[in-house]
Amino acid sequence: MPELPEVEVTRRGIDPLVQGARVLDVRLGKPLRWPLGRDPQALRGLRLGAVERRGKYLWLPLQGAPELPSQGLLIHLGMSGSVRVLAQPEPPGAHEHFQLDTDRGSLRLNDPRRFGAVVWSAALEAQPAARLLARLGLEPFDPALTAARFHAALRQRQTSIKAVLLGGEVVVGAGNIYACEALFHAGIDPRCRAADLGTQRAARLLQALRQTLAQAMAAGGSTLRDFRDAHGTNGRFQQQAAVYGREGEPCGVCGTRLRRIVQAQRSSFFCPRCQRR
DNA sequence: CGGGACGCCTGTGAGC
DNA sequence: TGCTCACAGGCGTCCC
Repeated sequence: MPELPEVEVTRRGIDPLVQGARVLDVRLGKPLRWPLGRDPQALRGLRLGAVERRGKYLWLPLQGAPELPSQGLLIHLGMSGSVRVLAQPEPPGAHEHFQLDTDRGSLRLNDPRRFGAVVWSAALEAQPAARLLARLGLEPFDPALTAARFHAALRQRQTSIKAVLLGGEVVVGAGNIYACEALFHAGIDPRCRAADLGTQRAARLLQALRQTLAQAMAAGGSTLRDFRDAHGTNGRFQQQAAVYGREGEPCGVCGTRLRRIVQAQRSSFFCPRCQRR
């Protein structure tokens, strides 16, 4: 579920309440994808810093332990995770598997499928966080990601452009929804080999990706089922999706019936007329 | 090494 | 109505 826009919407939502808060208690529910990696009680008394994001990961710095000045929690929302800030105490639901109680309110992770994770790390650059982040590509809005650099990276890849976008080793942030949408807006068939894209089409794809992600963030992300922002509100981007989940519907540009194919066990939605190989 | 399939886990909706 | 099955936003690991 949560792709970069949803994670960034979450980051912005929780940051004002989290930043500067002191941890009073940590509560764990059912196991997530990976263990926390530390006695949760050891986090008591530490102070939370400004929330950061890397790809689809959130990083909550924890300050106050002199021997570990840069430690923190790396959070991934998996397929069905969302993080909420609780203004008032609420009884935990069935899928709430991590809760951080602070002097300014509680932070709670809801994740029915439990593909998400909360991992303690000595630093963002230290294990175990570094290992999880090691293969990530550039941030989509990083100015260092020029059209030329993007094109050069694509030329190295022999697989489909859709798989490259999903892989996140060239550029992070796109999951299935936004990869489909960006390819539609760039007029590129998802089956097109990444290495075959020319300079112009690569530049157009990068621009389409940025625009798609920016519009999704402005709409509060996409809520297909589970995603909620820090205050429990649904995203609205799914209503403006041009192709995702619209198999059989007419293309909004040319009227051709939109198609769905499967690539790497994932659905790809596209317009067979507007998107060329 | 790159590329692709698998599996983690639960919920939902379609079809019978 | 109730059951079974396919499928769902991610990604680390394994195998070829």
